[in-house]
Amino acid sequence: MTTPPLSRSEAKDQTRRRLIRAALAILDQEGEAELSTVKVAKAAGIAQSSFYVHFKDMQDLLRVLAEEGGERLRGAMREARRKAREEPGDLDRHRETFRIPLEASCRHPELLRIQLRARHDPSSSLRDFAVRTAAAYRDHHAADLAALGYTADDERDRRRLEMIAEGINAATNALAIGHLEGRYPDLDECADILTALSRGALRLLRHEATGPRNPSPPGEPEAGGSEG
Amino acid sequence: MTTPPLSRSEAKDQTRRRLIRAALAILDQEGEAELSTVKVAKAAGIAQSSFYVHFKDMQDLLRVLAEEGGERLRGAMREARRKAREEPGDLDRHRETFRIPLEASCRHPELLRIQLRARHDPSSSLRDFAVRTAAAYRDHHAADLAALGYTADDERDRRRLEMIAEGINAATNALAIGHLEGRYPDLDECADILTALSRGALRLLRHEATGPRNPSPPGEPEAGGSEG
DNA sequence: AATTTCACCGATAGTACTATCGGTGAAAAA
DNA sequence: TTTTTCACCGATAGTACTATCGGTGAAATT
Repeated sequence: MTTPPLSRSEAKDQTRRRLIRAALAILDQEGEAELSTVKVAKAAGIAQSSFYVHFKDMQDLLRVLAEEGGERLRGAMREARRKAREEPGDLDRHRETFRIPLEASCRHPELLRIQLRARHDPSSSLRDFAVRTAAAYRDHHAADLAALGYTADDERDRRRLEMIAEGINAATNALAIGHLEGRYPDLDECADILTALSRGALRLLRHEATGPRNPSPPGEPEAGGSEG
Repeated sequence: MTTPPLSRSEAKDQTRRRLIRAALAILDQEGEAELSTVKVAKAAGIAQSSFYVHFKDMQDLLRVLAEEGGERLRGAMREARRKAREEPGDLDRHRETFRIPLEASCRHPELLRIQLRARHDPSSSLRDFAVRTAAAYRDHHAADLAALGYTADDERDRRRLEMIAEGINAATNALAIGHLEGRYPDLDECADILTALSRGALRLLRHEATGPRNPSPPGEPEAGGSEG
């Protein structure tokens, strides 16, 4: 009710923010195909033509959106990392390692969903953003896996570490989506699953690193013989 | 050169197939946003208006495309499963288990890419197809994990099995994409990674299934203490 | 041979969106 | 107070696509 007197630039900035938020909402709820200056402007409460007061075109808005989204995701990651460092025990810290990107993703579900879509879509303006974000997350995982004790010293092991990180990253995204959809309500449990997945993979690296080829590690009868 | 005389229905069917193939190619190379009756008809070598001789609208074509694509993927999966059953040793069969969806996906890269995109896109006509395909693959993985010795008898374990299957499925897709992009040329290696990932996860299930809570399984010092 | 069918064509009405234009009024500057 | 600035407006030209129409000729049927 009590509208504080806004300066012209403040009002403009506010409109600009409304446009970005409207675009993000439409992007998330209806998809990039449904995005148009008509819808965004209407949702922001201005005329369609006024869209161009704030952005050169839709591409321009999406560029800004991706930049801000990337910064927000990086911020969430930083914060999660900081919190993880304050954890008392090693075990909690270990699990936190896999919980960090999980939480960062879940803190911005729209950005996660948009990123997953745009990543493989050649017609998406947000593809660069998606690819860069995915790479950042994969690197995060690779660094975490390396911190768990494994050092990649030849090309094959480096590639394997990258493959594992990419797999873990994909699993992280899948579980984050499942969590957001309500199927996996407990984020700790998601982190547990990811921890367990990575554990098996690191074991492979260590086995394969010490011997020339050891496809059947002894003393690991986990593949129970219930067949056909 | 030597054009065999085609009957009218044969010629029509051939045109229809050209339309579907053109749509698939555009979908894969340019994305759903770039798909239009103009482009598809032109690529198939007919007038835009003739598109409607074969399909009610673009949605109709995409429905057929998804049905055929689904059938093709299921077929690839069946064939891979059949081949896996012929493998001599248990170990090879174990790895084949994780190679099956990998190969099925790589056999139809366009469908894989389209599926990954459409899955989280509310504006995509192919979303149903993508969601169903993903569910089928997840179920495949869940069945395979169960066949490795683990039986889920309470709700928590069933959910965990599902989570693991979903994670493995996501990792499978990620590695398949990486393989198609040339980063991971060896499909066996991809299968090895997936096998290793699943191994760790199954271990978690078994540990958690026997005791009430056992976050630190003894005798598994794989988390080496190299900490920042 | 005569007739019918129909896959394909060009033309076009209708729809949705983009991006530019000149105009307006209130805030800001002079 | 006078002038300037500029965020916003409505109108509109331009573009791209959809889906329908009547027409055409060759294949299929009679």
